[in-house]
Amino acid sequence: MGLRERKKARTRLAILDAALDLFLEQGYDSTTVDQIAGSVEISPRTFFRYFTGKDHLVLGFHDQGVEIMMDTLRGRPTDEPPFTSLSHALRAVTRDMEDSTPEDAARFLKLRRIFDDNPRLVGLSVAKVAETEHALVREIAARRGVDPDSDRLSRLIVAFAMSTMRVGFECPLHDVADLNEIVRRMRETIELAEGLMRPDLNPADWNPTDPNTPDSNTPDSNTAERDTVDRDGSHRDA
Amino acid sequence: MGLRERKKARTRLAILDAALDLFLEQGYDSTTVDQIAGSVEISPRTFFRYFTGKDHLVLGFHDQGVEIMMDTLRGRPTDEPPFTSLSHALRAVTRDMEDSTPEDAARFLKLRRIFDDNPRLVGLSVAKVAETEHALVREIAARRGVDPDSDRLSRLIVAFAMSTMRVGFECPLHDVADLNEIVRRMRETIELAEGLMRPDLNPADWNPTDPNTPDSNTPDSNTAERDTVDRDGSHRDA
DNA sequence: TGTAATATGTCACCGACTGACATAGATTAC
DNA sequence: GTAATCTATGTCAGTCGGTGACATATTACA
Repeated sequence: MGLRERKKARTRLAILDAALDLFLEQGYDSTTVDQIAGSVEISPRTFFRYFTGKDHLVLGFHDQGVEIMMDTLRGRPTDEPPFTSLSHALRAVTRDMEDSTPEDAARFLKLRRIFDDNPRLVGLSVAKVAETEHALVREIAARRGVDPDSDRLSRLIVAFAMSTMRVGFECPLHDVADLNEIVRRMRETIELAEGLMRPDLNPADWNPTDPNTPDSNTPDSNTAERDTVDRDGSHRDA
Repeated sequence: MGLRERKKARTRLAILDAALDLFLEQGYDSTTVDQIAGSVEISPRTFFRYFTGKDHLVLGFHDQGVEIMMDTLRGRPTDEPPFTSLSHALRAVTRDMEDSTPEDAARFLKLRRIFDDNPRLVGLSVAKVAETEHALVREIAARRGVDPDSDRLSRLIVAFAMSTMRVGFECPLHDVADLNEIVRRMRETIELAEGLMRPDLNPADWNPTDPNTPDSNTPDSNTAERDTVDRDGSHRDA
């Protein structure tokens, strides 16, 4: 990696850290791009060459998450119920959080506190999620052998999974400075979501136009499999 | 209603209609507030006294929807499973759409086409949903007798319900100019979502810390009840 | 060292949005 | 009907986020 690349990476992080600190000190809305640029001795114009906008500073983490989910998804067996695959993908994200460097962990905690102070950011966050969701829908639809554009079941399942992640993230904490607690909460939320879904239902062979079909599903050994899945939080599958 | 009120209502609708038409003609982003204001002979400053911003024009419908959902929710029996209550609330919104005046129906169809052309608006829409969601969470949590802030199950269920609505709204149509088809799609999506959830599970008596509890639930007569619920789309309960 | 690639800064600009103030119109009291 | 009041609107100036264009400084490579 050349000098150029390294310097770029360094200033990028400098901007990010300066911004997060400013957001914590004086709030997201009250902090201007000029301030951020000024505090890292950078022209405001340059700021926009590193980040597409102020939101990018605070929403950038999400791209990484989706990437991890996509990788995990591709590694899961095709005959697995879609929501189970997505649960694994979500857990992979939490594992990545655990394995992050101390610097990234600190950034994440700051981010979390910033989100707490600015509910509007949660909205922005889900907006970004909704726009990125399509990649996941395509993947899920492909596994189920259906058309990603017209199939609503795939969209629903993905939307549920992403909602789960959001609820897990924004849920109130006792100690906001503990990354492990955040991770634990997220995993609990994922389990909660799994508990809400029909465990015996593989939507691949469910025909919504005929309401009787799902009832014929047998609550077979899937339950046992789900239990083992629930407990292997430390297992890597990506 | 005095002359003042009437005039205000009239200009408000004039602004809205002019804006929707402009959005359709030249796109949402390419349309400026000055243009909208100009086309209704209004000062740009006045525009912002009627609408909080450009998004308000396109996201305003949502407030009405949440209001209907809240009213419906309050009319549902307390012992009903939360997602069932929310399904009814969602259906109430679709019924309201059906019963809307021809003018409102036309506006809604325009809106739908605008959303199709500008995927970013879908993001903005869910952002607004996420910010409004809290009222619904509080209602659901109150019915379940739990703390709205700490209880994740209530949040999850509400998030799922709102996701359902979004998926139903944005799903591709054969005829974008037919409000009935949109309504039909939404109801199908609601049914789909209901099929994804455990029908026999009332989360009120499910303890997530003990994974064995939900398995002990019996798939009893609830299933039958759900079927009748699925078909009374034309029944008013608000 | 010289040259091409690229990162940065400067400047001018647009569009969304807001506060302050003046004015024109509608409402009410008398 | 007129005066006094309330409020809706317009004007103006200004802030902030964001972008294109162009010049310049820095790095990479031969």
